[in-house]
Amino acid sequence: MASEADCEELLARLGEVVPMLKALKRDLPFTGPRAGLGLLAVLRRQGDLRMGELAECSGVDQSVITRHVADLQERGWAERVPNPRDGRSWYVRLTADGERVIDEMAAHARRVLAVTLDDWTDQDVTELSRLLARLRAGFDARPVRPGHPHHDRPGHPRRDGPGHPYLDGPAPPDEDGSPRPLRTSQTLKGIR
Amino acid sequence: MASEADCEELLARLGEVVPMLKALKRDLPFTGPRAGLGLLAVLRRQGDLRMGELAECSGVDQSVITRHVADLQERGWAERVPNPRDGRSWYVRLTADGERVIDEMAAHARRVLAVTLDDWTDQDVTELSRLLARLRAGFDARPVRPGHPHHDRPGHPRRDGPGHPYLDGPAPPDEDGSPRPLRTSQTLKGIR
DNA sequence: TATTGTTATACTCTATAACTATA
DNA sequence: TATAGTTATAGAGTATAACAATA
Repeated sequence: MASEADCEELLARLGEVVPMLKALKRDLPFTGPRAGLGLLAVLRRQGDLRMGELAECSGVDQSVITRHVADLQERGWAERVPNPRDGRSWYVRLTADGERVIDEMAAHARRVLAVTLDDWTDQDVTELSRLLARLRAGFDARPVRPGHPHHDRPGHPRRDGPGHPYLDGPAPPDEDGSPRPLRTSQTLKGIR
Repeated sequence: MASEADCEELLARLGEVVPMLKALKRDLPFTGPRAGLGLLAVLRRQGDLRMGELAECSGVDQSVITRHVADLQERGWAERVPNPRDGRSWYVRLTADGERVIDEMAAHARRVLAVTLDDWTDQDVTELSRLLARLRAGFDARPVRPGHPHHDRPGHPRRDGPGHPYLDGPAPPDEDGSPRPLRTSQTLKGIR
């Protein structure tokens, strides 16, 4: 158990991540809104996802995803394919152009990080990733506290039945090791 | 030098910090706007700071700080004391109430983190903090790239002269180990 | 009746530029 | 003339609630 000072220190350091990411995004070699770009990385990591799943992964409301995906569609970087098993839902899929864009984004980030991480060992880098992943996993598993009805819950309540995402497509993108969703109140409504 | 895959992995993990902080802030036992609350932590860490210094530390425009500080003032959590050495500038100082609030915020964060970090050793926690601090330091020291005129610059150009902040007050809050500012274009104007 | 996703709307946060007052 | 901070304004990003379509 970490001391109060250690916790505060960690919190301050975590807070500093935000302006770093902001600067990274700002300097991206693209124009237009930035907010939806993160979805590209999620889609490449996890494969095709439904709108609601994207919302969960990103920790934002579904209505926000609707806009971001519409934006990505307009740019030709993502497309929506109907879910043959459920006429209400869509799967979002990266286009070939979208793949190219996420590759460029990764390359750009790497150019910046390459300088920053110049004197890091591979072990340092993977250790930081590992600790952050562990932090996230622990955070998502934190219990509900009374008086705060909009909290996450542990467990994997997302897939509501057996079977594969659509037809005999790829396996559920939710195998372990992947980040757990940070549910919004909107999403929680469907769970409680 | 980390591999492309390692970079991408790290980037994804860093991205996950954002929704965690969002959830943490959202559940804070306070009402009203959240954005200015981060200043309280900065002020306790660094002592009294000028508006512009707060902007640099936070990586946002001065005009944003004006609003946040005004908000904190209205809540009675911060006050502005004139700088006797420069009639144009102000120092922002935590009030006793502000100290109490930041204590409560830290305690709240600790309650949440205590669960998350339950099975972490102290070494794990401090290691994560250390790596994040190192990342931030390296990031702030990254060189300017051509075609992107709005980048940070290394060095410590903030204190524009010898002497203490105001009168014979506390030492400059910028001794080493503290986070380097992420300058905005607005702030950069004053540097180039 | 419940759920997926959309739309209308409003709120939060932010940057830009024009402004003031001091230096 | 330059700088510290403010204000007016606009834009990005988000959440909430009401809604349509499907289960």
